[in-house]
Amino acid sequence: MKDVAVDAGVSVATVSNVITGKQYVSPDVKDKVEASISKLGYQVNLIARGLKSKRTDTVGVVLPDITKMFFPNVLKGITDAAHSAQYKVNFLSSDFDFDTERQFVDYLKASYVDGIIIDTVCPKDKLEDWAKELVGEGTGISVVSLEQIMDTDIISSVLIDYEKSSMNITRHLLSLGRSRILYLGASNEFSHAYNRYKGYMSGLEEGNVPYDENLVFCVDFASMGAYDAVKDAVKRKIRFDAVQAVNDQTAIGALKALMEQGIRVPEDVAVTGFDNIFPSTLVTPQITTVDVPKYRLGKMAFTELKRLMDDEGSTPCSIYFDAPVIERQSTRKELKADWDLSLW
Amino acid sequence: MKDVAVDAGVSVATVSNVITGKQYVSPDVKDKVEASISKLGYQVNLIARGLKSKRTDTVGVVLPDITKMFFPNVLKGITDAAHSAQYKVNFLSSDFDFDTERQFVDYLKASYVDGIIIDTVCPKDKLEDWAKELVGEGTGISVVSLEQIMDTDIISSVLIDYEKSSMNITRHLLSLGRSRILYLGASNEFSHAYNRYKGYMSGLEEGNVPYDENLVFCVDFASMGAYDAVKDAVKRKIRFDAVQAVNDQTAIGALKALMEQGIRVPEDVAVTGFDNIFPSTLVTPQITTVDVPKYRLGKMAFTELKRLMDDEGSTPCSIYFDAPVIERQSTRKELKADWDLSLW
DNA sequence: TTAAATTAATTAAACGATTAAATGCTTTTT
DNA sequence: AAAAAGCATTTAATCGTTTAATTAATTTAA
Repeated sequence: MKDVAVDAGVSVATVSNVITGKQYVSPDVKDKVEASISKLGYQVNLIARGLKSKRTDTVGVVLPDITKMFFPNVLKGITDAAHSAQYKVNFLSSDFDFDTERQFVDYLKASYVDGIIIDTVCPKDKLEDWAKELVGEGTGISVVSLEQIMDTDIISSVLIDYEKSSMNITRHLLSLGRSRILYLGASNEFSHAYNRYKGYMSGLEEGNVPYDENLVFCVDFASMGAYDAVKDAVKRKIRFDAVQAVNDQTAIGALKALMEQGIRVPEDVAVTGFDNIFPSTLVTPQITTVDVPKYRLGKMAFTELKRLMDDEGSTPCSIYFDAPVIERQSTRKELKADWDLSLW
Repeated sequence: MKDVAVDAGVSVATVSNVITGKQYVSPDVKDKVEASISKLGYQVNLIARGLKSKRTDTVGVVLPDITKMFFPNVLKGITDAAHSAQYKVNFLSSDFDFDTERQFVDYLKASYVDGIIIDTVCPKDKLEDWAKELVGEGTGISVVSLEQIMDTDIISSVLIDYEKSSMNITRHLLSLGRSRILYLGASNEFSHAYNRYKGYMSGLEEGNVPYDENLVFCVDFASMGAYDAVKDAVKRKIRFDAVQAVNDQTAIGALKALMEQGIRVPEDVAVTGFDNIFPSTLVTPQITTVDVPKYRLGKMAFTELKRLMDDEGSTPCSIYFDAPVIERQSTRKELKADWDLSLW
């Protein structure tokens, strides 16, 4: 910048004003400066700018694992929205590890990002403490939580009603005459899992179907555990006519186990997932699931974060999206398969 | 840092030395400083550090589109390697748009990242110019190119031999007695596509199979174009007994088109893909493909970048990985299906 | 005509770290 | 005992911007 100033015969302050446009500069001086800038190929040093201005025009994004098909679309939503608002995105995967997540958040704060979007892997009983630590004392950094409520007073959330959608899945299965629904859940210490489990319970209750703890398995969010659990259930001759899985990945694991046992889907056992990731349409039969609007969640997360960042005193809020059940062949054989290639 | 210095009764330089460990500090002073740091909850300001030290311990990563299943695994490889070397990753999607890619690179340079890993979407005839611009004059920034050679003198590359692997696919089809192979390629202005196309040509030549331009379609790297192309070929009654697709996504598009026309795979038409993304195992029949080691490519890209960054004068090199053909049901009916859930 | 107000550019002080050079003690060497 | 060397810490300059305060020139108002 100093070189540009010398070349253009002005002060560095004037060069700065030309670049930021924060102060009026006469047209001829402006032209001279711009000529020098392109002549010397000058580029602003964002580090120096950030140090002085205390803004980085960057938001930090922490997601559990980008290799899980749910998250790339969320991230895309965030980055699209961010870039059209001239923001940069600093993205990190926590690898489903809470300590890693905390380290990343520390790093983001040390990097002075203007805001943070996080899909935390914090256990639900510690969510509020984590929320407070995350935002910090004083005015605090703006934060938006994805997929779960952390602390409604200090952090905005963008999510769907997991309990309701999960209950709708249970209802759907019950409406098809399936009443022995094997539930493949994840640990209830995580709110995502817990809310879906509650939905299953509510669905059973509404349908006056007795709860049978032998039908409830705690696996994780990955395929392998679901595969093992279903194999085990079959071996132990547990009777069931449906599998309600906590997400599409586990549903696919279940599907594989059933097929290997020669159990027909959906004739013998119906299978449902959750999230509507693309693979749920690729397997045969295609999997009935809940359509979670991943891209829109991401986009809204940024929009909301921007609102918080722009208005100093604005209060956080919770934004819910609709997530309808999509019926497919894994519960209704008569439906025909279709891949929506345009999404891909 | 000043507050910490005052609290501990030392100078800021001493605090800095405690934090960075670059100069010896006596144990008792060190203890005092560390006590003050945790008492005040002090965290280093990475922006200020970066400004002074001219290092950010951050690498920039530019990939075409994180929602395409190929890239999350690459990114994971990069971030895993980077994090274990105490580096941060600043990731961006170019959205397959060259202008966007350039803007991101400018941003990364302005942010003074220590190195860049890029999977460029630059057309192949402009690769060398882009390489020079990317690295810049003088000593220049360290750069590693993924999936293609840019300029062997100034940029290291981590990739596979696309031509060879593509040729191996063609050989595989020919060995199965298929000689009318429909080729679903992408625009040859991109090196990825061009090299695979060359492999197809070499394979035909080796097998003494005449080249028929009616069998070559230029689509893109997405599913929809492939779907349309195959439908069109069938409608025009073009005779073919195999489809060699430029990647797994296009192979899946082709598969859908064939199935809708009642054409049996592989009995009537064999289908092959490229990349071995997870969905290639989910469809029925599973797709024969080339196993590109995505995670390892990413990991090696970082390792190589680190080598370049650490040794000032080290010369760039090209690192090739092996990418064998994986035979599956879409070319060999007798193989049984299996989903490797552990990968997911 | 002079003072006041406006305008356009400059000066210089931050921002919060790092780091080479300087300082004031000890300890060692001669 | 004096000089040299070693050690632990401090001083102060610096990184490249932004920006409040200032200056100098010009215009407007009284």
